Amino acid sequence: MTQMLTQTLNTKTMNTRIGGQIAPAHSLTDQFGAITGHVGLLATEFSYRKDEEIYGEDEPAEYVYQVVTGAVRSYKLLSDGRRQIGAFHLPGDAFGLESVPAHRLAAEAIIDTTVRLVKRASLEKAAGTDVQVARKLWAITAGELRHAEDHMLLLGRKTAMERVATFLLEMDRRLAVAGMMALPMCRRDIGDYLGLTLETVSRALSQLHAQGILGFSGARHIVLRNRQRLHNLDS
Amino acid sequence: MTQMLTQTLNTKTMNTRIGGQIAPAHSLTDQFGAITGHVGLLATEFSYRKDEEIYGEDEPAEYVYQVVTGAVRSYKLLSDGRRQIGAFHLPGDAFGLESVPAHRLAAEAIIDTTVRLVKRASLEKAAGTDVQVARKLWAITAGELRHAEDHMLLLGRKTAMERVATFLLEMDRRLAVAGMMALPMCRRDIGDYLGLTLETVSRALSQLHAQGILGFSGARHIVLRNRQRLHNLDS
DNA sequence: CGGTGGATTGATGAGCATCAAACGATGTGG
DNA sequence: CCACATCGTTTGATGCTCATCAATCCACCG
Repeated sequence: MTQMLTQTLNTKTMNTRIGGQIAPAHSLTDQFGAITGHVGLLATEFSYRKDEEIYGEDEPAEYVYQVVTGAVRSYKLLSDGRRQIGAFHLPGDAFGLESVPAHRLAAEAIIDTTVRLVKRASLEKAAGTDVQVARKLWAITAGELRHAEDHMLLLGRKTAMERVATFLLEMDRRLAVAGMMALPMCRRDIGDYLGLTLETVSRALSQLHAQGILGFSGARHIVLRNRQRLHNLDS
Repeated sequence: MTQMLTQTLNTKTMNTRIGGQIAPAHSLTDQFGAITGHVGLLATEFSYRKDEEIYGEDEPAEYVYQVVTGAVRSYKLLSDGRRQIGAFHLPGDAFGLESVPAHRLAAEAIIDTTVRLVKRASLEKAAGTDVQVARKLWAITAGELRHAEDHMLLLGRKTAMERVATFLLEMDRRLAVAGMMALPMCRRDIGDYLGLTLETVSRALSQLHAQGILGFSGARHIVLRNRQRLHNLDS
């Protein structure tokens, strides 16, 4: 099981730079900075290599994280190894924030990744005196809930093609630079995010390519050529 | 579409009493009381008939609710009428709490239902001065997120039988009285919650019945006779 | 330039959806 | 009070979507 999901640890960083810098501070995506900046908390940086675990499911939630560069997947496993990825975390995104003492999903670096982190306890403490911080923590969790609710609709009711179209539009929104997106994750990750197999994901992408809706520059660099038609497929 | 989902409005209350009283105040389930009691907010009561809409998707979130008696479904629709129910709300449960100004799922009474409600604005105001209230609102949203994360795993990766087993154990935990559960919702609701058709739900229940894992007293009154075997099926 | 992990493509089949009909329970009107 | 209408549930027959198994293919890296 672990074997099935664990690919080549100890590999060097890919030479093509995938995953950009952290989002500018104006944006909704840098929710974390709004806290640490405001309260003047000490934020440390730490790096993880590709496929390295950041924390495990049900592990004590000692830290809260923010992606600086790289990408992270949060997931749950069934006992036989089936995996559901609940979210991808990209530069600027906070993750690992819990209102209870344990993490509910595991987290791994998808590629070499640098994070900023603060102790959960210090955030809790700040929230206990500063109501603005408390409000911000709630907003982060509420944002994750919104994503999860949208994703339940996708997993429960959308067809394979609709799921892939939704995924492409989400990634386009979140990480496209100059109309091109550089996906940090492999087809298996995408499948485990969308509740599909990697083969089904690949077939859907090939079909969209054949219809001219997207273009490839290598399997992980995708250009959307017709967002309107993707929106239609999205249902 | 609306037609497909709307069944017999204006029907009388069922004579079998389904859905119990509100949970005692000690419990984790009465999260709402902990707030309204603490802050001394004015909570009104209101009733909805079976299948009546409480609020629609993307409607302004003016109130926050708590089920007193009855049951509520929260759901999203695709444009062609496919529906995903994100959660069932039972007596004691809060619902409709948002950190943004609009509801992201619609809510309907499953059976005749009474709710307690408070204005969202007054909760926000209380949270602005009382950090305990702010903490409680966060905890409610975090609890909903946890449920959604578990449900994503179910929708993305579990088989039909595993989904039904998980559902039965959830409902057993939440509404069983004296070993018996009186389900307020129909097979279609269960299917739309589990990402299945009503026929598949019915077949799974029949199979569990044939194996002696559960007993029926009418389609909606179920007794679990072997929770251990259900847990095994749950994967 | 060869090696390796990831991606694509193909062949086949299983699980669940769909379509259809019968059954059952609940409430109504004669 | 019983026959009937109605809505919900069960059960059956069939087919489609997507999973599985398998074989290249391709990009990236040493």
